[in-house]
Amino acid sequence: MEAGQKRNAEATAERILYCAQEVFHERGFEGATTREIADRAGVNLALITRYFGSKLGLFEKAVLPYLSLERFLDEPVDTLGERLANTYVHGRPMDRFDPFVVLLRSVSSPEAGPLLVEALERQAILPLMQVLEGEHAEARATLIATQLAGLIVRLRILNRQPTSEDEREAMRAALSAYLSGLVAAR
Amino acid sequence: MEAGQKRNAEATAERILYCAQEVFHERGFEGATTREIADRAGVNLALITRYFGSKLGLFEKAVLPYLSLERFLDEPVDTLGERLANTYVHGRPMDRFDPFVVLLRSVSSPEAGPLLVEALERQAILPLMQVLEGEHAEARATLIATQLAGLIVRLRILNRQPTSEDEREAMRAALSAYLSGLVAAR
DNA sequence: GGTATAAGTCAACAAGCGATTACCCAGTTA
DNA sequence: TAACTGGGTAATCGCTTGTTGACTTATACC
Repeated sequence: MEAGQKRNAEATAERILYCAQEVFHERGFEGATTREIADRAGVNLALITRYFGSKLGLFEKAVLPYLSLERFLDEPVDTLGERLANTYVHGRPMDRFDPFVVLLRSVSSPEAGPLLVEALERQAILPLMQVLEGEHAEARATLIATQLAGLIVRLRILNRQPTSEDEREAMRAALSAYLSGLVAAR
Repeated sequence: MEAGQKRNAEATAERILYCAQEVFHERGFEGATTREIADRAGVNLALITRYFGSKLGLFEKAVLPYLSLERFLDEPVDTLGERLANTYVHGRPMDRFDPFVVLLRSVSSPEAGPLLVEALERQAILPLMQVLEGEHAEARATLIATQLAGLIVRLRILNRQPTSEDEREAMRAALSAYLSGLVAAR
């Protein structure tokens, strides 16, 4: 605890959550250590257990609620493909905390994996399916989600960016056409 | 060492490699333990260090050489899209050892990650780019690779299969059209 | 101002990890 | 048969991890 700081359990828990998001983002569930989270939050290690029960409990509060496509699905569906393409190819990466990066970095953990799968399905895939009208909504939603997942792996986790703006724009255009086609198909 | 077994360093190293592939496939680089590999191979723990120097050395021999798309790229390119779609949507999963599953499960490891990125680029992405003639080969290769990566995550790692054969076939058809379009584009 | 209680600290635990060391033994060679 | 050598083993080291329980300190209330 820093000198001059008033004691405030709520603010402390908030700081732990905030830093946990960063560390989980950088290292995934297994790679993250409670010590690093506590250090970064300037907080005693034991407070994590006290406030969140366990590392997994902290993970649930810090990551699971954000696995959603909400911000894409509440605008008109006919521009969905373009918006997704723009965001994931052009858009600034969410450097501090991208819940989908955490997902892909934690998916093989025996503890966190099942929780992630369940949350992803309920908060992202099903809502996406529901806005896709017409036939084979499941297949189309799956292709949209998997194309985006693969792009996140390459652009954000492997950190392999296109070698030129020309290539990047070609990628964005092809992706936008593909996703829009999947969104519009009946 | 099992009774009645002749001593044979080469065969022992081979058995370690074989079991290492399984364990790395199931748990990724960090999740795998040298003890489990040794146990499964029926071999003393110390032999891993002796034969491969370290866990990372074992990983290099067991996984890196197989990160290639060779078997897809040496047949005529005009059927590439269809073959990739068939393999990854319909095809039997490679249950025992799929190097791309290992890749996606190990990519965030500070030790194994960089090796994987380098090997993937050299053995899979670049060769793929080279068979794609015409403009924007890099962008097209990236989209092909990332769509496949995402599908592997969903079908093989999250193990979420389509709910019906109808959906699966729709997925395969849409994917085949997409990939073939990316392969053929000039 | 004294005190109850919430907030925060400290030191340690048990378990699991990769790696190492000193040792044993089977099979070949002399 | 005696010595050598390469293959295999057992025990353990040093370290990191998540978690715990007993302890201290600050703050709000009477």
